[in-house]
Amino acid sequence: MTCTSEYVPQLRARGFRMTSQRLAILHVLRHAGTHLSPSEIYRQAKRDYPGLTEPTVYRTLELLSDIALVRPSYNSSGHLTYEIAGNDHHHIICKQCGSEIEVEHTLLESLYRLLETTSGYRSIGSHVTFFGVCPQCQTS
Amino acid sequence: MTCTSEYVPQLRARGFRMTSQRLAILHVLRHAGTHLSPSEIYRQAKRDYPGLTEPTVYRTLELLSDIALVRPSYNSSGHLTYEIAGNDHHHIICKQCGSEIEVEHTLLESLYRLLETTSGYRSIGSHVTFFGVCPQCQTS
DNA sequence: ATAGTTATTGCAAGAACTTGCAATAAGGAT
DNA sequence: ATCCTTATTGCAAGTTCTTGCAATAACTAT
Repeated sequence: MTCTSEYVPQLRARGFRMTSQRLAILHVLRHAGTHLSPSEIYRQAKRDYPGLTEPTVYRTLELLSDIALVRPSYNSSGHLTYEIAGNDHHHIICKQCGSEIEVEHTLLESLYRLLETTSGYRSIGSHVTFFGVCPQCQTS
Repeated sequence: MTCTSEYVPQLRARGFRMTSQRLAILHVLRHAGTHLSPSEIYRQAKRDYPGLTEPTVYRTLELLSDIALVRPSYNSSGHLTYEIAGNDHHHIICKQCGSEIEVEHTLLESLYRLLETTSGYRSIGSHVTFFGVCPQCQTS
């Protein structure tokens, strides 16, 4: 649990507080290493902090997304999932089997610059999930 | 309602059937010209076909997405919305005011080719929604 | 340490979305 | 036209997600 204390200043700096609930949720995401659904996060974090409730999980995930400590993305059936924000990357998910791989952000950088100049919009840096068919599923 | 009959063969070709419910839903999307939430689609299509139920709307939208007659996308609060599939494009939505603009697919084509060669995944052609800050919101 | 401020939470109710299953009706065959 | 097959629907119940509000507890200042 000590490793999640590094997030305290990131919350404080924006006027937010660290709570046991938020620690439990961050701890789960920190050790997951993959995308988790809100209900799965709830189930696991409840082991650390049994008083945890579902609304708190949803509100916490939304807050942590806003300040970019966690990254939201959508799975192939359109549901929101979350992962801890580490190195900047995107995802490709297989439409058929659901397997996913990461895409370096550098591959998208020139596109983002292009979008900003052509659209007038700024700070287009959001995480994107692409859907395709993985090599294994292509051969069947 | 006559203009939506053009979709009949697209359904038939894949073994699906055209029904009054699907016609009503397609009719709504056809005349909307923008993204609509499932509940809004339900509300409007019910005027054409009062017997319509919500589960049918959700199931129909999923089917129509699968066969690419409608295009799903996410609004800034993460909810699924739908629009009729016309010219191939993507979206940028303002995180602050919610205003959206379209992005030509040609801008993304080289990226998609790059992704396919580097990842081994195929038919990465899915619709993508980017989030940024629009020009108006930047000046406030 | 203690008290004060207010972000955060839990609760409860509601809205949005999903699922299983029996009844219905679209489209093909006779 | 009528029957047959089965895709599709409605119903009802369940799950997931959201929201308002009063109670709690994290942080600040004294």
